[in-house]
Amino acid sequence: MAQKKVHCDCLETIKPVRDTLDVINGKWKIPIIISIGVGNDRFTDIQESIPGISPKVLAKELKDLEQHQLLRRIIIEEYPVKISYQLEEYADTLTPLIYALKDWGINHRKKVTESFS
Amino acid sequence: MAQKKVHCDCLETIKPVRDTLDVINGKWKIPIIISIGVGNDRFTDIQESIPGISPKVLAKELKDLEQHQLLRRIIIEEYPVKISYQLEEYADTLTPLIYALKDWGINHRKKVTESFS
DNA sequence: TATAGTAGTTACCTAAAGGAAAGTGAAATT
DNA sequence: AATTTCACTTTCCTTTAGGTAACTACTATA
Repeated sequence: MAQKKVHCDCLETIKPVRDTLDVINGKWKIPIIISIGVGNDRFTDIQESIPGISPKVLAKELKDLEQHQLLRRIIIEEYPVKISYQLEEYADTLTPLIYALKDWGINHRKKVTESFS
Repeated sequence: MAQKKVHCDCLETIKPVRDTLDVINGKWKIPIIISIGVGNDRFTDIQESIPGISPKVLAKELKDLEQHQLLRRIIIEEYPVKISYQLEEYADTLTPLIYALKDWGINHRKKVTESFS
């Protein structure tokens, strides 16, 4: 009695989703992980593999990803000194998510182009 | 000859991923879809089911999602008039992505809390 | 008559994201 | 000696996201 109809609870799903979104937010983090994942390990190569990214943004995102323990910045003590970016093993846990993002994007583009035919 | 070593190509993955990110960007769109998906169909119920969302942001995101054909705003001609938000069938295609986001978030929280024990 | 609920809108503001362009310092190359 | 490469940094600026608070028009309820 005095029973109010309330909203359905979905926090068990929303909370972890938001935790994920907090880590991979923005346009650039997942693309950077993909680029390093296929073998780009130098700053300039990563930059050239991602259309539209500026060095400022790339530097900032690389720092964020390092702090989240998704990649490592490695200084190679040769002459001249080189910098190599490598994914941490933990970044592999993102693989299912990356495929889900990719698959949905492929399907979505199909849908959008079909609606113009 | 004159062959320069170039970056590895990963555009086939990055492009669709960015298409997806363009649709589901921000903190709120996926949580809103989850909330409606579990049965919240009224503005106020959706708002109360998502901690921290303001009516302004909710109204704006609902319009965006309607434009992307992920949900529908339905006017129920009773007295008083009611508004119901319903997911389009197309929103079901987001399910694997939502599970990927949820699972990674759960695992990530486990990792973060473990590192403090 | 007063209060509460529904579905928002409006105005104002801050912070973060991101783009453009140039610069930097060290080393290598021509 | 001049240019190029690498890995950024710096400055300046605009856009977008999002937060806060108040307000609206309508209806229902006490």
